Amino acid sequence: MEDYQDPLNKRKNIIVKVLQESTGEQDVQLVDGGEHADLASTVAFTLAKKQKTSPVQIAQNLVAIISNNPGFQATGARTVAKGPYINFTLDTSYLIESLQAAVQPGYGSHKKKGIRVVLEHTSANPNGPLHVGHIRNSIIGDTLARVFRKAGYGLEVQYYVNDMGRQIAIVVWGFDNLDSALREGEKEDAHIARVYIAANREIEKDPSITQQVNTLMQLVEHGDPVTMKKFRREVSRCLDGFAVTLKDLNVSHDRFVWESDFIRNGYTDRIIAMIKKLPQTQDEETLALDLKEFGFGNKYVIRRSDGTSVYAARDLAYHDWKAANFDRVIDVLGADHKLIASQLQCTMKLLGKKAPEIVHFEFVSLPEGSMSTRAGKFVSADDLITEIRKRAFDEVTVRRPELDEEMRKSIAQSVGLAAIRYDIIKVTPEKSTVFDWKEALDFERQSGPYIQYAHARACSILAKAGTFSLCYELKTDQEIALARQIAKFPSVIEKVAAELHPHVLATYSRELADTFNTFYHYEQVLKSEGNTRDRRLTLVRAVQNTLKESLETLGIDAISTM
RNA sequence: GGGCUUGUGGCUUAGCUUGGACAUAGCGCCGGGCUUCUAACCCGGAUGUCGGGGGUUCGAAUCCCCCCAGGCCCGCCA
Repeated sequence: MEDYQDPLNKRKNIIVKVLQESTGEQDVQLVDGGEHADLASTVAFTLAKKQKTSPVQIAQNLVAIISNNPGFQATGARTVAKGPYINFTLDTSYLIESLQAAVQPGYGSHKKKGIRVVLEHTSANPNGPLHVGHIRNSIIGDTLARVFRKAGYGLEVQYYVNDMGRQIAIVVWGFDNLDSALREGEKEDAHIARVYIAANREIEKDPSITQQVNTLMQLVEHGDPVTMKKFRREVSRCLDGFAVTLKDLNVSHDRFVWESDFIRNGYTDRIIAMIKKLPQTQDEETLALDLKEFGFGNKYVIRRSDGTSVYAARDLAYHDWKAANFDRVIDVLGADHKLIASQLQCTMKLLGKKAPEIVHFEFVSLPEGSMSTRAGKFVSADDLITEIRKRAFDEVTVRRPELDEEMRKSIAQSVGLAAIRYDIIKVTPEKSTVFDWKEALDFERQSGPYIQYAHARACSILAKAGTFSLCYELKTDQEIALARQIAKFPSVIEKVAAELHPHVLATYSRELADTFNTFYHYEQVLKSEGNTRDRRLTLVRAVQNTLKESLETLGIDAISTM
């Protein structure tokens, strides 16, 4: 895989170069040819204006010139003018090259880039279980992490633990003052939420409790050992609960970074000292930045009048540390963080430091409104996982009654995971969504299980085929269509890493499954003979491997039977 | 009030950064296909003022301006 170069891009680059040489234009407008061709150029329109000639005429002339270009001829592509469009049809050589790569383990992986990336995701406040809004963050983040590793980046995934917020102080107050014993069978994070919700109710009834909460916050800020121990204990218990959920979702972090550490290690004081030197800084009662000149209407407060730091200060310290140790810093954050995140980016730039790249995702709400941990209004990820596994098990039992229970459970677990992850990742992060049980529990149609099914189907064919000799040839339209889709995979990985749009991989994987399913219904594999059988089995091997790599990059198990 | 963002068939959704040839798919609806490699599947059909209005352009879902509607944000919270 080391020096593998995407065969499609290789040819595309040559065509672009030839077009540039032939036209003298830098922007040669190479677009997807759709049903007409593999690639097309609309440069004739642009030239028509400059040359005052008809674009149809120009296209014809250019086609003649390009056809005679030796570099172009070497690609094996053909070009014809269709009206004003210059169409390019590639020969199957690039598909053959792609197939040879596609049957190898690790297809789609790019060579090591020597760039170190730190990716932060999930980072939910530890005051209750992860709900379906949080896991949108986790799944976007984890999918991006998988894509970055595949795209050849060195990667560290971090969870930033907000362990000194008001919410945690409220939790600690609840444990000190309310009935807070762990109930039979209760998970730690659900336990924390129960106490947190109850404590909030008490505060509503008796606002004087707020004073006690404030005291707890001050104690922890000033490093009181007893209080700090309490905070850390409750936060840790909640994180233990998160760990179970995240494992069920096949989501992982390399490191948990605690917010309070940035107070203790002096990084917060250090960044505050640097901020003080900025011309935008106002050091009066509070320490704040006036970022009006950059379009921010409100002040960006760094330190309170009582001398304690606010969240923003610790966050800056954290990002300073990340910027110093990594080449790229990426955060996955909810859209509600857009303002403070851009203030942070702005401040980092003012300090002459690397600003983080941020992937914002919009909210997941419930049909009855937005979710709230404090009000106890949320669908927990654990409930979703439990329910979907149950549904998946019933489904597997209906379809595969001959399998033993252990096997059915194992398949159900993988299918459930696929349904959840795909349902969430398929939608562009910019779109807010409403959680819908019916859609989340859907195993058919545009779903993770649909893609798993295509993969299992390919595995089944290969298992029955026995040994065969690899044969890289393409004859029928169905074969070519499938090879084309397989060939796109490496560039999809690159595109997702470049644009930070993981849903593109979801769309691609589904289209690959679609194409394979169509192929499957039109072309016989096992019953064909000789050379035809070998070349189709080779294609099935390639699509199986590409589906496997796609699914695993989506964090979904590529199971071989279901 | 200001800022950010979304608006694509009945519902969900791709495409928008980088303008190009009949706007992508799924659900639902109508009609077909399992003694044939896994029917969690496939094939065909109906369904669209790409929120509305202007503009730029040979060409706009895509770029610009205005408006409408939804979401989010504007704290010495995190």
